[in-house]
Amino acid sequence: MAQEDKPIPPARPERNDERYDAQRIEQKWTERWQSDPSLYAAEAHPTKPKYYVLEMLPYPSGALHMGHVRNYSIGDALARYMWMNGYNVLHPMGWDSFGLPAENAAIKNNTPPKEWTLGNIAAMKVQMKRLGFAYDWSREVTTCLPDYYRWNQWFFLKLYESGLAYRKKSKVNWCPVCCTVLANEQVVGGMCWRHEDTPVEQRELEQWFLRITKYADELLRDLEKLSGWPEKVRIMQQNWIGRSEGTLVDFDLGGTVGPAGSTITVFTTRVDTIYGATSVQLAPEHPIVVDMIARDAELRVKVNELIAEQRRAKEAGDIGNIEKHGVFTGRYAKNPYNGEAVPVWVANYILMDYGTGAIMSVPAHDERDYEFAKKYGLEIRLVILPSSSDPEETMAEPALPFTTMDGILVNSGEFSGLSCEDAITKMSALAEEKGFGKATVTFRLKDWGISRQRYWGTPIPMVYCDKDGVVPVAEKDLPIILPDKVPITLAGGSPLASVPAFLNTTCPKCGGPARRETDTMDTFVDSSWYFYRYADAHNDKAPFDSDKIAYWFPIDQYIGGVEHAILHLIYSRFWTKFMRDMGLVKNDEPVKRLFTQGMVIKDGAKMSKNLGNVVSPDEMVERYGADATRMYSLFAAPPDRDLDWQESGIEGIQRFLGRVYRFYENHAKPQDPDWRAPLSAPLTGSARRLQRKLHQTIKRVTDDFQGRWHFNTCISAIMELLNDANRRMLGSEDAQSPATGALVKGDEIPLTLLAEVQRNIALLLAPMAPYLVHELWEMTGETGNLLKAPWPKYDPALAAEDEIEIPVQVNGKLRSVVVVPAGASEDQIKQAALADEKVRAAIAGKQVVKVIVVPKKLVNIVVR
RNA sequence: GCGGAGGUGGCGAAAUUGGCAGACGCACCAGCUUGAGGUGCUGGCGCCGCGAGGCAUAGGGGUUCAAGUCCCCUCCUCCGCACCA
Repeated sequence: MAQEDKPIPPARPERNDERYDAQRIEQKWTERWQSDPSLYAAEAHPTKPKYYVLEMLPYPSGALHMGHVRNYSIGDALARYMWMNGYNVLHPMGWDSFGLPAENAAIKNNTPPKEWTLGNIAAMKVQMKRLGFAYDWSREVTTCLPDYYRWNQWFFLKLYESGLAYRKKSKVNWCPVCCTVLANEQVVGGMCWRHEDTPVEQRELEQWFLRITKYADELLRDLEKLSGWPEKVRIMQQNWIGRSEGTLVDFDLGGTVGPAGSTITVFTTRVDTIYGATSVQLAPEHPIVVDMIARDAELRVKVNELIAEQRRAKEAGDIGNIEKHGVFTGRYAKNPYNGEAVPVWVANYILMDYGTGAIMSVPAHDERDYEFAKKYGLEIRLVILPSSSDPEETMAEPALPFTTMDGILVNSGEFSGLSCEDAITKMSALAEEKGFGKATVTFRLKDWGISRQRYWGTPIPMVYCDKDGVVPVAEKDLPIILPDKVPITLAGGSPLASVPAFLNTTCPKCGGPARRETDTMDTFVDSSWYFYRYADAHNDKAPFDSDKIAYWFPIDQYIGGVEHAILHLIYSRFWTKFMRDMGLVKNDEPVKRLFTQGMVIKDGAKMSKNLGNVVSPDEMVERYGADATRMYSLFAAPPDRDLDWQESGIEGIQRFLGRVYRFYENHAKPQDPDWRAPLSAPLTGSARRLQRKLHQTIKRVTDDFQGRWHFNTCISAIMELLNDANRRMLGSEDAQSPATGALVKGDEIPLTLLAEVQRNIALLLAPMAPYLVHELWEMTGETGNLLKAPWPKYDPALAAEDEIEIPVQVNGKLRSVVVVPAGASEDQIKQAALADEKVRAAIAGKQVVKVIVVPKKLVNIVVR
């Protein structure tokens, strides 16, 4: 770097070469901001309109990554922009701090999870502050601390009281690496969402479930209200909920096999095809199959094989391509519509956890059934013919399988001749009337299993008493504190079970000896309502005060990664609806507008330790500064797209910030008497052009903040303004008079205008580069909090062009550009175009057929 | 297979309503500045062509005076879902 022993170059009054030193500036302002924690505090007694901007809270892994930086840079820019626009902004941050990594770290480093987690939080908070994010830290929420998780427990008791929390023995997804149960949502292609190489196993366990399915219909319906959410996320949730209307139909086995009874209930969306059913197919784990194999060893062997095939396919994440196998059970079941007895099969492609685990097989009108029937030689019976305006075509036999709904029933008894749609209605009604079935709705969405056999989570506040059974802990006894000294292993089973002081308690009902529940809650419980707690973070009487929620909610803008499109966001919506039904909140939905930012990638791939392409925010901040790091994450791509991190790109931003700084260094002269002087007369020439560019830039940046959030184009607009100003200043310095401060040579940019440009560049950059901008603000002699400085307004009259360039095309090809007054009439533009020499050359000797004049845009002369 | 997003210079991208394709930045080239540069500044920079000019927005067709933008077909990339009965 600079060598100190060299002679200092002679001072040049109008060119100050002091370099932009991000570290010095950012250090200075970090210290100032540190000393005023109320800087970003939301107002207690607001008279201004509110704006709640929220970014997804991080898991405290120990260090921020670039994805966080991008997420928070977007949110911070928005929050600062809204502050400057006079809103009462709530912009909080917290820590999603329960979860498995803390336990893994505990095992690896022999550090207690709490210590590890709180240490990470402290470190990451330092990073966040260094990056200059404007959070109201007085509202910080840390989910692993009792003052937060006690309300998880409180909510659990409320859920239990209202029948929304229940216990059930069930097949569960078990991750052998996590040693715990996973919710359906946490299984990705048969693998654990945290360990993409680890197949999920099926185990049978007693689990606590939350009845999210009670809200399935509303969760689906209200998606329509969420017009501020990305279409993509709404569709993903819609598919996840998976509502499907259909019919349940009972097929009678004609005698029981075992405890599961003698009725096979199938679920179908196409009851209209039931006269074409030529078999019934059961899932290998269907209770009736269980009964059957209990007394038939030969069948048992075959069914077990089907179960194994199905499990293997599920674990490989490729159940969709399983090769269909099945076995005939030797039994027949009666189709209640036509009394026909059809063979009962067991097949590996039938899933026990969807519908009823049993289907009727209609080979003529279902692809899968068709494939299966062909393979095993089952009858294929056509019962729907395509309908068409052409009567001959209607009677033609379709290519099989014919699966669409635009058909007419045939060979279907009294229903023959009906359209598919009518038939479904009438046939469902008949089933209900005769008592062998009914119309129904099934959902793909399952109840939310929240039990985790892990230590580092919220203890479930329930007690098991030999006398009274399952008993909830009394509300006054909350919180159930998670004990500190717990031996953690991955040996399986809940670590809390090995802590007698925790395990052994007394029954809240009878006072006798009892055992505590030792499972803990899924961490998605924590994140389902944390953003409500921000509104009233220190309440120790309730999770929050409903009046405060009524003021702050719904969240005006939520920003985060699309990877939470289903899990976190559907649970949060559920939690809100439950709290609304409790009377705690009035809003139906937690989030008005959702924004999902793109990933940060490097060299075309997601950053990962395996690929060695991870960019560390700390390193970027150290090398280029927080402002450059933040600005680059906004500049490199529009925020909804993936961002390819390029080292040379951030260097460009650093250079830009340096140019901004020098622009102030070279021209800022607040002590000059003209500094604040109003412009005395309308500007002309170069000065007018700079003034126009300034107002146009304010408009462009404002429009981008209001609308589509293309911060990349905001930044380029500001770059253009600076380039323009610098170009106009070029060559002026010789004639610059320190006495008057005016730049007099040639272009004549009045100092007052220059000061205005300077102030506005600072204001426009304020949401994106807070450190530099505060320094500039001070350099231009401004005092007071920049957040309270009003966002600049542009004057449309000053932004307006007085002359515009009109491209002139001949037969659609650009031939010339003419300059006309901005208000020129169509005819004036046309005349100017036709008078242009290049145009005349291009149309010489040809016949003008037509002249299209688009005012303010272009002229196109059509010739022949 | 179904659904969604996307494909524009050497690279990241811009073009917001059908109206000059490539703003802004990176890289590169030339010049200036500097004792020196991983500095600063100025200019150049889609492709072909000496030039006039021609050709260019994944590919093909269409609508239009005019298409990156609208319509049809095909290809490719990424994301989500996937025997859901």
